Amino acid sequence: MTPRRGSAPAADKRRIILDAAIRVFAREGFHRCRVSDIAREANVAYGLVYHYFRSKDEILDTIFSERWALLVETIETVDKEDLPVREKLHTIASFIIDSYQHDPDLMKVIIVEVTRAANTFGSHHLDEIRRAYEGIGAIVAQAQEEGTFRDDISAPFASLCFYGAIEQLLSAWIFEALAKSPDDFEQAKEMVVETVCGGLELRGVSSVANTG
Amino acid sequence: MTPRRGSAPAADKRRIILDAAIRVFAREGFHRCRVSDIAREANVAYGLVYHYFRSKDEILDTIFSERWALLVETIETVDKEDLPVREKLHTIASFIIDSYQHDPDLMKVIIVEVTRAANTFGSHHLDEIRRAYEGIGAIVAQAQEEGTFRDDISAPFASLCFYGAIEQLLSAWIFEALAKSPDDFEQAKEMVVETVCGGLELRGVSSVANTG
Amino acid sequence: MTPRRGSAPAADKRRIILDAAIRVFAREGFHRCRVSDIAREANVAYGLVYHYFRSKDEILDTIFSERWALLVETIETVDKEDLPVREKLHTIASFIIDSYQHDPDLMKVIIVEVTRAANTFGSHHLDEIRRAYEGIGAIVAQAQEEGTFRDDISAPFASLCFYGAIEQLLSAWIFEALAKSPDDFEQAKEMVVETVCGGLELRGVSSVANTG
Amino acid sequence: MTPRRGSAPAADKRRIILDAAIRVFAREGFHRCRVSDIAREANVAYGLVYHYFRSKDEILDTIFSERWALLVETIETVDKEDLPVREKLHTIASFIIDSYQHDPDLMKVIIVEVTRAANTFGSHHLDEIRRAYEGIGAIVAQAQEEGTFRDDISAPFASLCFYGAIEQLLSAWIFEALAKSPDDFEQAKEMVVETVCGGLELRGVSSVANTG
DNA sequence: CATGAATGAGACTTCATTCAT
DNA sequence: TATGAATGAAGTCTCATTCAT
Repeated sequence: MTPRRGSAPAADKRRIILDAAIRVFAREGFHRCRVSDIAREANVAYGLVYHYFRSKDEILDTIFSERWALLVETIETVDKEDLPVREKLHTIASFIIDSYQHDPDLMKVIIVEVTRAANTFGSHHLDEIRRAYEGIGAIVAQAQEEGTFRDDISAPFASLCFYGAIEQLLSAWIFEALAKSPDDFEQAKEMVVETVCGGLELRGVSSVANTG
Repeated sequence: MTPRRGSAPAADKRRIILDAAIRVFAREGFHRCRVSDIAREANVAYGLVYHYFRSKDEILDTIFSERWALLVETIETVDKEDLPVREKLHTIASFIIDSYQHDPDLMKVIIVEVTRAANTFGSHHLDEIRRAYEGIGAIVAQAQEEGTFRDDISAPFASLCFYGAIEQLLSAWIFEALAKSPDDFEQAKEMVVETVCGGLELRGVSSVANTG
Repeated sequence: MTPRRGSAPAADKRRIILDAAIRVFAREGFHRCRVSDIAREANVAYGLVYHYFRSKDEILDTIFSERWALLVETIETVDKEDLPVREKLHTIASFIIDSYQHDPDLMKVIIVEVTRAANTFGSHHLDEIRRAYEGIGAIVAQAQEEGTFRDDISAPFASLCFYGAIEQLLSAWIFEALAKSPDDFEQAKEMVVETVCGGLELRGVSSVANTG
Repeated sequence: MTPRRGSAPAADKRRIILDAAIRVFAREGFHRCRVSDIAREANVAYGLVYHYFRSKDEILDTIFSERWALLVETIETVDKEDLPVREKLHTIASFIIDSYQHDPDLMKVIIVEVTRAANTFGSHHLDEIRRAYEGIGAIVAQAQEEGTFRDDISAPFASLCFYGAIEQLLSAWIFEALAKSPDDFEQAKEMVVETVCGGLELRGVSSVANTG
């Protein structure tokens, strides 16, 4: 269940290069690093990178698409299941936050270099990114139909808020580069769901419960 | 009250260059554009850019800091006022969204090239960015003390969610490059506040009310 | 008698610029410094430099020619006088070394940026430089005719050695940037003349005398 | 024994670039020439220059250090040998003058762009330059101890005169760009040694002798 | 005389990509 | 597959010089 970037059999040079690229992109940023940095990090010859990938761009594209597909899959799977909406959203938040926990470099690259890079890679992957939003939106819409969620806030908008909150959270972790305990991650999942679903204001009868 | 980037007297070349840079950065992205693009857009000689700015980086730094200071000021001012928390948050959301409405290029640059660029400019402006978060956090914390907001969701976290939701919203607008009506912007403000404060779940008595 | 660069009446901006240029060229080198450095050092407006000089090159040309003319004059004057050859050479060595003592910056610029810059300014002033060599050569030639100097070492060659020894000495001072006492300068004059005239080898009857 | 810059096997591009740089630096001067001039002269692509050298500066540094090390080695070797001081100095003069004879471009670059460039490269190589002076100084000092040389002229000073005379000689050749016959070079060696050791003044008994 | 903003050619350096082995 | 030398386009920054006031 834990999302994890596949660790390759020692001889799969393509995988080795990809993993090295993740580390290098995370450490130095896509624009700052050179292809030779990737080769060195991967301990392969310079030219081999171009044997497996047409260009530097293609490496990042591959890294993103590989992982993002899993997120979309998770969202679409959860959408079909018969679960309370809070649990569905919790599963999605879990997937993203667990991904960060298990491979922060990968998530850093995905968020910083693609998802948030409207001028460059973001626009190349717009359709993929949109699919994730739409999946979340569908979950919200269904909850609205079922009468669980209010319908005066549009589903696409709610989807943006939900995903935006998570991404901002990860973003803060990335920026600050703080080490976090497993508990921090669990709490974060709860809190995102709780904030967006339950809201920050007090209610007459609190539905806030066992979020430990 | 409407936030607007100062339109310069015709002879202030520094301002002209800055405004041209905003357009160029927004259109082509900081990394893709060349300094000569800025000079051409500003109708000035190449060298003049370097007469006023030490480097291409400094131009972006200036653009960001100039505008971000206004946001921080707005947040800190609103923090001191005696208003319901919803109205405070609404003012902040308004400031950001109005900024986008009046000068989408400027906000695009700020968000895409700085705020979300953890590897490059984001980290240079971490302190400034943090000040905004902390200001919002202070507003939330006060509401918690007053008993208006629940206190099982930490103020810093709530701050991230709130700001993250807005930024994601703008981000979507930026990505999709959709024209929006004035009404869309007003609705967006309400919805952000409503989502984060009121939550998506239905309540016995809806508190959606006087946010105009 | 002491050679000294004329200190100008406060209002002679041209002189002020020239003196500032000497300091800047000495400190940073001709190629490394900018015209604006000269203007700042002189406390005058940027453009004024170009009011008095056609180009940066012309400033250095002026500095050099002004001073070098004095050296040539000294050499040619001394050549005509009726003095022992050692005293003539001593006067020349004195002129150069005193020049350095009184205005090291000026001599540094002349030597480093012109006299030794075969690829750039040196070649522009070849005739002036040659005139100095020839003057010294004439003094040597006369001593050869008079039977004071041996004639198996050609006068032009001897001239090179003599001037080369002095320049190398100044060069060492310039490179090492050591502070020297007045005595050091006096000794240096004696030693140059002594080495070139008397030679390093011991003679049956030493003619070396009171060189303290 | 003749000092000669190594002519490379056709495929050693690094050597080819270095040799091309020597020609270009000699012809146009370090500051005037562009890196592209070097590349063109070497018949290699622009970028290859930077494949082998970090910067234009590093090329000159390499050229200098490579050659200067040989001079220092020669001086230090000769210092240890059991020879009359005149022969030692003759060997050193020979090395330098032969170097010029066999590769005038190389020596021009070394002298004009490094050894005499107190403001730029000279200061980067001060230690190397000093080692040469000190080596010569040691030879002089030993002759003083042995009673061959007078000791009222300090060894370091004598060293400066000796090296200065040679450099000035080469400098004149460089400036005037005259073609010289092999005999001229041989004579020059004798004369430098003779001037500095024997002096210009006539002696009762000439010691000019077996320096052939 | 004096000012300093404006100009724009030019140079270094970087680095993605190709290619011969 | 694997290597790393070779290529060359592109971009930033510098700075001497000009010019309008």
